Amino acid sequence: GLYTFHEDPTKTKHYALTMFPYPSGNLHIGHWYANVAPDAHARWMRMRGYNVLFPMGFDAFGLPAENAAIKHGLNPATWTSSNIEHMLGQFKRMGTMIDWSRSFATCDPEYYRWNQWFFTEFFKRGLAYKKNGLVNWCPKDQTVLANEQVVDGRCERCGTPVERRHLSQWYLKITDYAEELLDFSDTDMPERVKAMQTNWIGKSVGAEITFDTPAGPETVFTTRPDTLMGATFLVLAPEHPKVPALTTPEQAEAVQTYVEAAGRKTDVERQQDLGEKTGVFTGSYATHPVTGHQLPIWVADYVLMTYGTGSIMAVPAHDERDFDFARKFGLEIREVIRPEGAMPLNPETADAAYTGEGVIVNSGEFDGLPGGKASIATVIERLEALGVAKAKTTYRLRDWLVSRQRYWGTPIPIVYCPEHGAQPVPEDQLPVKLPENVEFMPTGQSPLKLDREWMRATCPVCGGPAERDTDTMDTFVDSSWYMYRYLSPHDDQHPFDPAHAHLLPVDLYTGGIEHAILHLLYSRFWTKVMRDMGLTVQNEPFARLRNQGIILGEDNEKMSKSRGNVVDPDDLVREYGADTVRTYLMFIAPWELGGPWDPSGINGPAKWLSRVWALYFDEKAAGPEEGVTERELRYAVHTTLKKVGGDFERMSFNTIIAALMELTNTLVKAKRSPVFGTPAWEEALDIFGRMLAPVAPYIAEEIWRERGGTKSVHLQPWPEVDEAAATRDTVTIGVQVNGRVRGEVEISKTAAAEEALAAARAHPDVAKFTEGKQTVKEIYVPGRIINLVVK
RNA sequence: GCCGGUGUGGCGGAAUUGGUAGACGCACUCGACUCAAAAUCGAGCGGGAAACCGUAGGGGUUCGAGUCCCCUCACCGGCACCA
Repeated sequence: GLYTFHEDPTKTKHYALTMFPYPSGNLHIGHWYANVAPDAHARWMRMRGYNVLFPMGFDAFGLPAENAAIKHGLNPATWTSSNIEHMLGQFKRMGTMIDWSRSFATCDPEYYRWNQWFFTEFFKRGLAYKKNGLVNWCPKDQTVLANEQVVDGRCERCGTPVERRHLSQWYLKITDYAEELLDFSDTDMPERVKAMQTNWIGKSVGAEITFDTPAGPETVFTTRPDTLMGATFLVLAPEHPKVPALTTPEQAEAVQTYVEAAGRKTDVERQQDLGEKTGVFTGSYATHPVTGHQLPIWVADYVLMTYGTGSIMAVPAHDERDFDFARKFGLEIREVIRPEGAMPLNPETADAAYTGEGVIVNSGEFDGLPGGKASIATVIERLEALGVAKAKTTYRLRDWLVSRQRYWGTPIPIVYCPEHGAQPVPEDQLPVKLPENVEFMPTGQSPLKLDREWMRATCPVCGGPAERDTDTMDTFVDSSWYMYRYLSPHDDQHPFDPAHAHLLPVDLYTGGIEHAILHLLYSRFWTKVMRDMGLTVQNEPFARLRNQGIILGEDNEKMSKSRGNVVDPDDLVREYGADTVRTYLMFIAPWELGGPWDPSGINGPAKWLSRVWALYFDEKAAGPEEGVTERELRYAVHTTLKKVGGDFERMSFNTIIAALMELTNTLVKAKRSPVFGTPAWEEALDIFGRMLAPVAPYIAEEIWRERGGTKSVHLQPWPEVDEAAATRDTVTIGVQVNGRVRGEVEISKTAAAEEALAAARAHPDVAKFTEGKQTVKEIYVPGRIINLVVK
């Protein structure tokens, strides 16, 4: 049928995908904006002869379903499926070419079974592991969160300040792929997405240096090993495990008080206190590995347990934070990098750290080397020879915390045997189905714990009694590989059928920028693991990614019910029809930009489409007789065709609509010209009708049928540009005098320089400015410009 | 602070490779049609009386700059005590 994808070896495949929605119950105008332009693009690709796979599904697990279900006293499954049903109807009114035969919801056991399968495979490969550690905890949603889900210290979903807790949780080892995730050479993504991911991964190149302490050797990470001789104290994060052992009895009370206070702070409070340094002396000293000097060891919350080793060597002369700390607590400041030609630093009067490059001083054998990046490699090499340092690259990226203490998600397919510990559920026992009748009020405990019957399992190793893991997976697991599932959505042998692997990767992926880090980073990671498992040969899931902008309310604010600025697409469709809404959304702004909704602006596309209809089916309108010639008409049609094709290629949808409007203006004139009714006129109507099809599919189809077309306009080939018709023999070019436009001349496109310049000089408006002046230079760029330089 | 992006009429925006800035539309003005209005159709619409001036501001390269280079400013987004 029209909207169903079938393998076709005679055609080139094109896999186009728009991020699937959460089944909230309603498609809002933002969904339309996100889906309509990619749909037009996919339709255009199909008309060009590509075999286009354009599927859609629902990202159905997650907290909102659970919270809404609690609020309305429904089961999340019931709530979700009725929402999906309603949204399907809305999607269909939108007029997309989505192949619904491949649709699925991620809460289908037939789908999440493969989440579980992947999890057990990750587990077997050491890429899924359970660890006790400091985690982000949302006290409102009563669950742990991944680092990526904490925004400004708050829960990404509900905005509650996140707390820190020590809990045993499951992680996926995304850090194994940190370096590879920095390489974007196999994917075409917007700069800002690449920049955001790169920042998030946070690579730092430097060295690890080990100091002896009374509690054993302590390794610190630094990006400035060239400042090692300037280290005058060490600082440990309050949560650092060595803190108790390093605290002397005299300091015990002060340290304990400080550490406890730091532990109580949420990230939000910590950020509010930013700037004012706090800390406390442990009473112990570390030994400088080169000089043997005794360096006091402090505890301070400006050092983070979650980065590097949780401890630092403080170089107050060359690090602003260390400088502030040293000033406040009267610690030694020792200069080891000096700006070129500067006097030695006076530690008493210095008012800031010098973080720039310069020359190394007061550092024995390193004296005279350039400071900063220039000599880091040399410094590390020599320190390695001395046995005190080791080159080290650190990433800010943490492993992905995937377990959640909520109900509406994929059960983690692990059982715990008293004898054999954590064991993956064997493949033939998957899926581990989510039990249906569970009290799932958020209590901080996993709701699945309440179903004792469900928890009962057997150990796959010994067959003895075992207990199921009661956590569910982060929903970002679902979306990390769903693009593969569309290839064979009901396959019960594999996550996807390898026979269809040639459809990969997704050629064009579109969606919101809000997923720049979370979903996109996770799915890139997942693809790399799948590649290493031999499931795909691709390095990247998406060959090309584009982000649409956001449609704001009329008041230039984010649309929300509480602001009362929400635009309802269903209302618009009732008033104007889907094609008008589609074309307006494409026309309103560059698609990647978005912007505020202009309620009067929709009049433009509405009028345009009725003019288009009139063009085909109204009587020849009254009005002045026009003189559009056949040559001019064909020129307009074929140049527009060329432009529209190019604009689809670069996804410039607003200029596609503009070009079609412009051509409509010409066609309206042509209808009142002698060219009306000629073969050129009929050709124009035919080509225009096909160009309309991707952007306004309903009207284009009606026009096609009314004109007696067979099958569907959407199955017609995209017209070929007649290059000869799209070219002009003569061209109107501007004539400049000293770079200012003074007139224009119509000349042959290939006119020789003498001819062109003669025509230019003869132009009366030009002559006014050249008269009595000496010609210095004459520029003629055929087809573009003439510039006469005089003085 | 670091990283990325964006600055063009009253508004949304166009100018794809350095070559006639303001396409296309909204709003507005005038005209036709109408008793009238709406709809529709036609015309106009950066500023200035003009010379000229105009793409955030200043400099530069060039015959020629919205476009390239340097500096500055503003706004948006991301990260941020990351050693």
